[in-house]
Amino acid sequence: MYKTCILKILMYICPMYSSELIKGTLKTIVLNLLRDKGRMYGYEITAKVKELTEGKIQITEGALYPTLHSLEKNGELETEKEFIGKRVRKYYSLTSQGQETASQKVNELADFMNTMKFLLDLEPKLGNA
Amino acid sequence: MYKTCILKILMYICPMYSSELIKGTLKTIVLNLLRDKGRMYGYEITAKVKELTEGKIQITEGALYPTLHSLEKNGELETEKEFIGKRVRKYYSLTSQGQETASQKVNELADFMNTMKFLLDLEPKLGNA
DNA sequence: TTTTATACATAAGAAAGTTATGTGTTAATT
DNA sequence: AATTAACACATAACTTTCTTATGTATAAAA
Repeated sequence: MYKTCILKILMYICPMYSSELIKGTLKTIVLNLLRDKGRMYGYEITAKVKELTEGKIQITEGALYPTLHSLEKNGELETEKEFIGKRVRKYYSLTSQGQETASQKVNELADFMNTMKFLLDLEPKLGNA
Repeated sequence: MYKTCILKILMYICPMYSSELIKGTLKTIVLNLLRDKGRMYGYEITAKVKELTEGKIQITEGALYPTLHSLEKNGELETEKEFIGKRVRKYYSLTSQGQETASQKVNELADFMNTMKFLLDLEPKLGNA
């Protein structure tokens, strides 16, 4: 199979961010999307993120599903199953706790990105006066 | 000892970013600082980052030193030892390869942050037209 | 009919941190 | 004078969080 080779070519044409960068932002991305869309199922989340970022951020299923499960276990998300024909879909939505966490996480990330921009000299000044 | 308690109070007064966020940006921070300052030693790097970010980003030594060693091993950094009295300092500076890597990493992070801002609806539009 | 897309799940391994510990010097405090 | 804090390095055990690989199964397309 030429899968490996094809993937390399694709990566050259359509570069993705190195995975370290995505680490730590996954929960925030998921919570924010769910806040925006109301309810989504796992596969839909991966597709939406890929679409919105033009393929630059691709959430793998091995990363997404454990994250969803842990968020649910932690009381941030609740689920309902739906059958499309014989195929199961698991829809996730935010609990009220999840709403709060989503806001917190997004604010923290926004703040962090401002700090990073300042630290990396990407902005002339830290507009703080 | 009241260390734990004091730390909690400090965290409340002066909040730090959750560690997941810092993960993946450490190399970029270090490379960019060294590009800016020419040469620095480890302890100085932690102090400078803390100062520039008003305590919001605090690089631990357990994270920094392994990172410096791996960057050196990888040919991005070179070192010279200096003695201040009887105390050793290890100064790090970028190799020419390190210069290139620094630029790449900073560009990638800047790009990533733009994408994230768009994804999290923090900007009205992705100015792309 | 075989591949691709949809849709879930989990397990082994790697990466990159945290936390804890260790060594030793120098300055400040009590 | 003695102890604590700051300086300055290093490493090792552990945790978290992802990647990669694998597994199951349905539906649509080639």
